[in-house]
Amino acid sequence: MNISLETIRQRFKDQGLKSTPQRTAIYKALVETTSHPTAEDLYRHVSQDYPMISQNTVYYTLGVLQQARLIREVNVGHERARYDGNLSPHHHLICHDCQSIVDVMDKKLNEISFPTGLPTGFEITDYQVEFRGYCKRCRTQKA
Amino acid sequence: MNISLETIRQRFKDQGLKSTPQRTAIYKALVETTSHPTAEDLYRHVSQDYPMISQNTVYYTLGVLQQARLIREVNVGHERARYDGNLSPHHHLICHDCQSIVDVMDKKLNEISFPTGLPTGFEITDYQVEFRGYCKRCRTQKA
DNA sequence: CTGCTAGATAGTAATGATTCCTAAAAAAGA
DNA sequence: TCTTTTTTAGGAATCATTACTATCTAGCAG
Repeated sequence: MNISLETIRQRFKDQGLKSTPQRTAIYKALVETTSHPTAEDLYRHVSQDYPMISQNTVYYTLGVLQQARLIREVNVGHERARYDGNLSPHHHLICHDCQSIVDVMDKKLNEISFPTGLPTGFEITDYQVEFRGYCKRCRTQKA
Repeated sequence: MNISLETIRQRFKDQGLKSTPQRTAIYKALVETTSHPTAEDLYRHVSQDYPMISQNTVYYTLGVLQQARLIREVNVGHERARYDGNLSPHHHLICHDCQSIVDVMDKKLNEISFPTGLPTGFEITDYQVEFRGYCKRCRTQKA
């Protein structure tokens, strides 16, 4: 889905973040994709419009956006970090082979009741379901 | 919970793995803890009995055991990999601050129905629920 | 509109977990 | 016991990420 520059600037302002062209481009790219890119993916993408951008800026910006709770980190294996600009509650489908991540929107999954018998004092803020399996492409490749 | 050398040797044999003292020690340590240790944690632990063991062996062994599906990798953030020797279906409670992982055993969570409207051809093999929040210790430290 | 200041950027160097490479050692079956 | 195959240990290499730092710029104040 598309996001306007206006909206981005407002969100940054709300979180006390300066709006720079690089930062805006990185955030826009992340919100407008569902591919859960790595820092390098984003670096390559944003480089098309800002050839002088450094990888450092991408890492720094992702850190800032994450702290401001405008984006989230997603993890698959212990490989490089991947990011998600979609903050609405949703879940993930991950392929064991190609590590692709697909969003799962299913209302029922948002209504799981918290487990009982937790360690005393633990306060749950949110949860996420990770479904693992094999995507069509990887299955046909094996056959 | 405790595991006997017998059992370990049998499991290795079933998977066509040689039984070496180092390998046995690493696997035993992993099965007998619920702390989801890193490779380095295991290295330090096993070093007490095998001072000459190399980190390399730990990494190599974890890879072998994972391929044999005797252990699993757990991930919290994009930090170093953590491992779990408990293969029975269970879920995790993770502290945003200290990154500690606690096992959650809750039968209801094992009966979640798979979502509908998935990409065609995707075959789900398993799933896991990750609850995030703040543990008692980190909450009191902030207050 | 202009100047000021905190924060952002880019480039390079450093870090640290993990992997690669290789020779020597050890397991397991014959 | 012998042989083959795998495992181990150690050091070097890799690669994502972070640290450092000088320059630059956004955004506010005047």
